[in-house]
Amino acid sequence: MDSGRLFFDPSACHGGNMLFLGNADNVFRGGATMMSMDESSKRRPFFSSPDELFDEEYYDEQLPEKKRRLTPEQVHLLEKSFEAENKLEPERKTQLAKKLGLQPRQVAVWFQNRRARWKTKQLERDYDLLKSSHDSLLSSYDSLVKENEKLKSEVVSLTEKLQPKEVAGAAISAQKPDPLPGDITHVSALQLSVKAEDRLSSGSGGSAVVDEDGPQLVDSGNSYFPSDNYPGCVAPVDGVQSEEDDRSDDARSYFSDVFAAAEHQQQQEEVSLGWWVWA
DNA sequence: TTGTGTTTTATTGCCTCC
DNA sequence: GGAGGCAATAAAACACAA
Repeated sequence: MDSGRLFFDPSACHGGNMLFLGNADNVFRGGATMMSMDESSKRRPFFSSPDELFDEEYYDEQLPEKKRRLTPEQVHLLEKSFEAENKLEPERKTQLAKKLGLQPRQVAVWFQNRRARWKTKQLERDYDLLKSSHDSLLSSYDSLVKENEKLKSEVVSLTEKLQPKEVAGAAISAQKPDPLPGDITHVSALQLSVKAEDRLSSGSGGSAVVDEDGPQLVDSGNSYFPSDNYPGCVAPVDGVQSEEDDRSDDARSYFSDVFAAAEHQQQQEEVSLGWWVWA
């Protein structure tokens, strides 16, 4: 940027209470008026009374000046106006400028800067919101992983306990006629454990996202661990969903689904598409 | 008092819209 | 092509600690 810019035009300042800026850009893209050290020592106090601000004699004596801050009254009115509408139509700009004793250009500049400040704050708020959402999702994800590990080891130990019974049962069945097809008692413990483990370690187990490979198993509610036999042990899908329900936050719920799905289906386009659509 | 960080006011250049 | 908006930036004004 140009370091020798014009900040103040003494010859044109008497009309208002602020440094002259003109109504068009080209007005202050002209020459340069530099302020000496002596001149800067004549600086008026930051907050002057409105009477003082509009006193032409004051400016006759105090000139020339550089940049000057708006008074609290002026800022208050501008803030109120900004709250009502953060964009400035030409008519409103003129009215405000008249009311405040400012150049229309100054009002426009103030609104522009105010919009920039608002945008910055908004970005900060959005960032905080996303960060807290991310942190909470991360912690719930961690607890789900731990829960998963716990259930896996439970399955392993139960499988080990079932193995001897299976061997004995196989010896008995060898002396009996073939069972009816579909008889659940003849599903081997090994098959059960394998299925249960697949279920626990598969992505669909912890996700509400529809899994085309096994939606019937996941969403049917027919858990391999009947709640009668395992009080407190809820099917993975139900467990996840009830946890999300407690939070009653759509964004979090969505993220949980995406995280769970993404863990096991990172290659699938649907997941990433869903993510970007949301983003 | 002075150095340093933050906020406010203003400028510049580019872009979009009518 | 002019008006207005925005991002980037400069520089003054201000706050504050050492």
